[in-house]
Amino acid sequence: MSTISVLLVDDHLVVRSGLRALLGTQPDIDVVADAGSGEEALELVRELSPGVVVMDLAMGDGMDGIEAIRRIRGLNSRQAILVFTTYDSDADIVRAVDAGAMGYLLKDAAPEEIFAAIRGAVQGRSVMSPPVASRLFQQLRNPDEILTPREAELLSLLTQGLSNRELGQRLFISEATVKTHLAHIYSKLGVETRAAAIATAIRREGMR
Amino acid sequence: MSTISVLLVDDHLVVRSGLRALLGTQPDIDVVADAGSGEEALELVRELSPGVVVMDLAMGDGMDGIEAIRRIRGLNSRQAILVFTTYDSDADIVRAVDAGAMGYLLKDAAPEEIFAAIRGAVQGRSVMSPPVASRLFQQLRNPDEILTPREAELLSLLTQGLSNRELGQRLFISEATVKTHLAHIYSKLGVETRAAAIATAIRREGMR
DNA sequence: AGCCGTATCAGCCAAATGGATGAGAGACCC
DNA sequence: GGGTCTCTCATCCATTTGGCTGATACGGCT
Repeated sequence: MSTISVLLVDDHLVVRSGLRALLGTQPDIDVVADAGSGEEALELVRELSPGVVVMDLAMGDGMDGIEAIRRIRGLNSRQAILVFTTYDSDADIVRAVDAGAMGYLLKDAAPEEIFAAIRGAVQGRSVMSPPVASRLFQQLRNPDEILTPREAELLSLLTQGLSNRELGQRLFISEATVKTHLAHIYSKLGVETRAAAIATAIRREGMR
Repeated sequence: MSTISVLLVDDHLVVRSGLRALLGTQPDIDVVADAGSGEEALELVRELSPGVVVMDLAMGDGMDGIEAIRRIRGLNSRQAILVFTTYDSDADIVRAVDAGAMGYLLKDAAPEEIFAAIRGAVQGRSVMSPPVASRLFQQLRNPDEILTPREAELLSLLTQGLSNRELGQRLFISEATVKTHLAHIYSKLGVETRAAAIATAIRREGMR
């Protein structure tokens, strides 16, 4: 079995060195480099062309994880990209998979799970932590509850605390239209007030 | 110089092993154990009586970091407790300091900063990351903007998406009183609508 | 005793929000 | 061509929320 070369991307030094220590115990896995930002990651992928990229989504400043995934895919090299992050946010999962991630692991995954994911990724198998998988599954099962692009846009502005009038101005639509969208959003989210919508939106969008 | 014994507490294995690797480079710092939960941490403090406890606030299930700090202090042993966490949430900082933390570091702190904080902690000096310090400072400078206990309670329920009526029922007060409290909260937070209050509250409470 | 902060409540009025319903335009699919 | 989805807008009406003013009560501090 040939060894798998891995690039680690995370803005936290401790996480990088922790992963390094963890992966170091596996003879078939070789961490060839680590990066603290998306820009650096891109550079290193070009240079070293590692087999697997393990990447956090939350990155301090600059390019975020999703964007980094997209760019790496754009290089049309053959890296398998594994998301390794703290939160199982609905939106992040979809966006990451969409951007071209091969797997999605949570940081509290067991070491064996992480090893398996890396080995699976190079073979084209996609692995995700159980909570992540169940969320994805739910998305597919309930297509009625998926927000349209316009609704998602509105919801995102809503969580900034804007009023209907402001939403309308920001999106160049009438207040009437804003209200229509909001009504749809509420019913899809299963709430009845804007306050509850904001609360569930922010929480679903990935912090817990 | 005698060596400093350290206990690491974090629910993420990678973070623990990362810190271990990092601290292992310092001859005067000795990581004697690590724990993945508050319960475990308490046990180990009793058993090993380490000089410094480095602790994450976010802990999966069970006891959270704040609670763990309080309990460790309750043992009236002499551990210096350092908070080591991802977010610089206003509320968390205050609560942690209040519970008896000696310092507050962010996970993207430079290694030297972490070393210095540990060394300082055993000598009774309290160290915090610059962003944390500035937030604390701001709290002290603007006592007008600190919510009263009742207001904080209300705000917390507000972020669940409750209406004024529901808030009143939940807190056994009239809707009129709810409105009074809300008006005060808005002015203290510098917002004008409940939506904005929820948005800033949830974000300030520690996710970014 | 007097002052201040906190918590409680009331009433009034303007503005924002939510619910129901209907409807037109463009895109896409079969 | 017909059906479905999405986005757009409108009207009407009930409810909720926000702004204002003022009031009582309790506790702590000086």
